[in-house]
Amino acid sequence: MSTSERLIDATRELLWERGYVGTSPKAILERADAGQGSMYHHFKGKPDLALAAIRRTAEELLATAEGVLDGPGTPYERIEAYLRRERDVLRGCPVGRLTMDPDIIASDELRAPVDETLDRIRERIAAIVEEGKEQGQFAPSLDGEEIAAAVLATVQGGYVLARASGSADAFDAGVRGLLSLLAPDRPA
Amino acid sequence: MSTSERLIDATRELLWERGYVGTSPKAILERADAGQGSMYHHFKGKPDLALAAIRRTAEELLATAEGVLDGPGTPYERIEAYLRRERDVLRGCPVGRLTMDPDIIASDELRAPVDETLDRIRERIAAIVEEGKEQGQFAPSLDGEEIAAAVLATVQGGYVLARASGSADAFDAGVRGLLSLLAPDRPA
DNA sequence: GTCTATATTCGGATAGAC
DNA sequence: GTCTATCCGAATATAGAC
Repeated sequence: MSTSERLIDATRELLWERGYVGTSPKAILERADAGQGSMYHHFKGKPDLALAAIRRTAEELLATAEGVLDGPGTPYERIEAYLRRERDVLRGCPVGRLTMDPDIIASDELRAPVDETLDRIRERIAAIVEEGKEQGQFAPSLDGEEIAAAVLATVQGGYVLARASGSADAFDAGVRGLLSLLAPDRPA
Repeated sequence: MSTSERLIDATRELLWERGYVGTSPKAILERADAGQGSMYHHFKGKPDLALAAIRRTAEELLATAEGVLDGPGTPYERIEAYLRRERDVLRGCPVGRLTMDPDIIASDELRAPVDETLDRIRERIAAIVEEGKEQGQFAPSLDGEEIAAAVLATVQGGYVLARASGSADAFDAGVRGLLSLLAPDRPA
């Protein structure tokens, strides 16, 4: 793998583990087994390298999410598959966690890929909910955009609860709670 | 206000804005208008001061949440009041954001107040859901603990979505989505 | 492209005077 | 209790040799 790729990969890992403010160029260089010269040759500096890393992570996450959401099954089943897909719950969301980073939020450039990724997943879920309404699987009174926001928020918030307690249980409980409310055959 | 109180308050603000790794003793001292000597006289160091600050913030948040949850109204109305209560959405949750801080998660002592606060709110909501089930307002099939986790996760995740997009809209959408699913008079 | 050397400021803390 | 002085390593970079 090229030095530049190793730098991006190391940065992706560290951004996930420690966030932007918690990640130093030195730590990146150590993990990538590269020298300072390489880093400043390939990238303008920490923000530039972080941008490349965030874009890569965002692309991958979007592809994974769309892969599940566009899979087989009824609208409810596809949303369930998204909520229940395998996750490294205690590590948190590699994209969502960036929203707690003040330097990311302060930079439109760094925030953009985060915003765009979550937004696209939300749109995709919203469309699936609308589909389910047409098929009579979901109540016509439900709003696709709102349900999509609730689904995404449950996932993102599930990570928070799980990390607070040190266990994935809270994430799973939240998902089961939301699914029990969303289930087409839910008893009134 | 005493120097020690000013140090705690400054630390609370900075932990909310920048997290633990993003908060330096120097920044705390500047905001508290105190000297280094004062800080190391009153506290053992950064972790000790942060612990005092986190405990204070956690207590306040718990009191606020319980105040709303124990207010008047039906179980549904009290959960709605909790979800809709005024929040500084774009600033994020002063307690929940700490879960994205690697140094907080790595320390059982610093994580404890975060875990305990979220857990107590969850328990309180779970009890209210059970109450609603007894009164026939919620379906008997719902699990109090799971619904409580979903409610808390929607709030915590709502902060994430809002900060990603730079607007409180996504938070409100998620809350409306969850409430539309939870509403007692929800059309099947 | 990569290396080493150097610079500047910050992070986190200790020592000792007042 | 608070202040100043000081310490040492890390953070973020630039310069210039190879």
